[in-house]
Amino acid sequence: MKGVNGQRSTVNGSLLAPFEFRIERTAGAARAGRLALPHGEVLTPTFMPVGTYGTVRGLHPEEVEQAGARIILGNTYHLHLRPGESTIRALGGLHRFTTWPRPMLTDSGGFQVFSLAGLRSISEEGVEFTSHIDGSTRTLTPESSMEIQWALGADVAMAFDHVVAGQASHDLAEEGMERTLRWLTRCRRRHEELAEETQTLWPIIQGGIHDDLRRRSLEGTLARGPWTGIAIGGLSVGEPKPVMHRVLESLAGALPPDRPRYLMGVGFPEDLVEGIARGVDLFDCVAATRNGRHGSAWTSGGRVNIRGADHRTALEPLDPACDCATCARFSRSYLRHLFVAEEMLGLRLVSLHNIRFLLRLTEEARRAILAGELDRWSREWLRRYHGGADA
RNA sequence: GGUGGGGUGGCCGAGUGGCUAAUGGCAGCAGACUGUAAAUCUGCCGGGCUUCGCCCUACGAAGGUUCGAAUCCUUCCCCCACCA
Repeated sequence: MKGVNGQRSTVNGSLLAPFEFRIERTAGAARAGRLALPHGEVLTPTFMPVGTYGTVRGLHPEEVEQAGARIILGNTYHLHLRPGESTIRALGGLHRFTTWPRPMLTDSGGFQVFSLAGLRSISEEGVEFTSHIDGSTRTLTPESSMEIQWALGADVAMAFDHVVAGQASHDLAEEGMERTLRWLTRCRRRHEELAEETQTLWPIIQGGIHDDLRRRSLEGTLARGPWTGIAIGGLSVGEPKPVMHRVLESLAGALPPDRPRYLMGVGFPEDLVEGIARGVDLFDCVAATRNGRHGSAWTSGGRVNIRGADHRTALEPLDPACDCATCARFSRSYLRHLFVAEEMLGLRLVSLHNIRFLLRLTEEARRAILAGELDRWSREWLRRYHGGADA
């Protein structure tokens, strides 16, 4: 290691070298591991809350940490628009700026190629966005995405990829997949020029729902390696769940077994259970906080809409089995009241609960893997979840 | 007591002869949300039913004009403003 930021990752007492991933035990395709990053160690499998603008919406960093999060996301495109990476770099980088002391990962802006499809045009060089903030033209290329992410200073930078919709034809998915590979070459080159050993770059597998394309994407990606971790992108973007499971299964056997696997943008609780069983180590998803703000909570008995009239006088917590700060203290009736009255505390409390719910789920899954009981745990978990009142 | 204005679905409020079971908004109810343009969006919202449709009851009350009335006329009740 070199440089002032290059201290060994001793935050959690880890003796691993930065970016080292050690698998402690496997259970079928599933793995329990430890990932060492410059800002600390991450036990896997785990869920990474999304903090697009350098904040997990509505939550104080301490709350996010107390909920069990050990790594969170930031977003290249949105932080580039405001406050801008030069500002963040001048203020000491994303970690110091936000005060989040633990590992961070920045998404590359690739997802905005998909989610802001109406505001951008793609060329081989890169993507031209019309800013939704002021209408200005903003161009993102594989190179500029790397430059921005290096300026932001997260532990993990993501490759700039071309995401296509889940319904995309073979031709379209192939185009996005091949472009993602070509861009990966450019990402890697630029990242190597910039980054010291305080940041690693992870590639993203694309290919839509087409097994042959997924395989080619993986081969092309590995040929451009080595990598300290590999992401699977372009899932849960409109394709049926069984299709996502099939893609994961087809990749599980071909992915390097000793590298962390990150399933991007997933997901819902049942997706985490299914994903972990298929070898996924890392997840991220906005649903925990977005749905939380919208009053939709995950509980061990299924989904609950806290705005519902049936909670008007309910004394029980959101989820009696939950150990989050919300469930420890507040009744469903109070949470419902906060939503009806449009008090911001309600948005925060349910967001926090959802974050903790996913993290507790991954913690339980990890324990089950270590205990060699993942199958049983998964079955029971899904049965209880789908058997709930709102399932 | 006089003059003027007004009474519309839970509330506010459009609507002056057929296109009106009645615009909007609010409240209420339900649903959606997966690498965040989202504290957002969508649907329902007089009653009933066999609910892509049918049947009731409806615009203060009663009566009338008209093929047809929330809309026009008469009487009554109530509210508001001003004047006595």
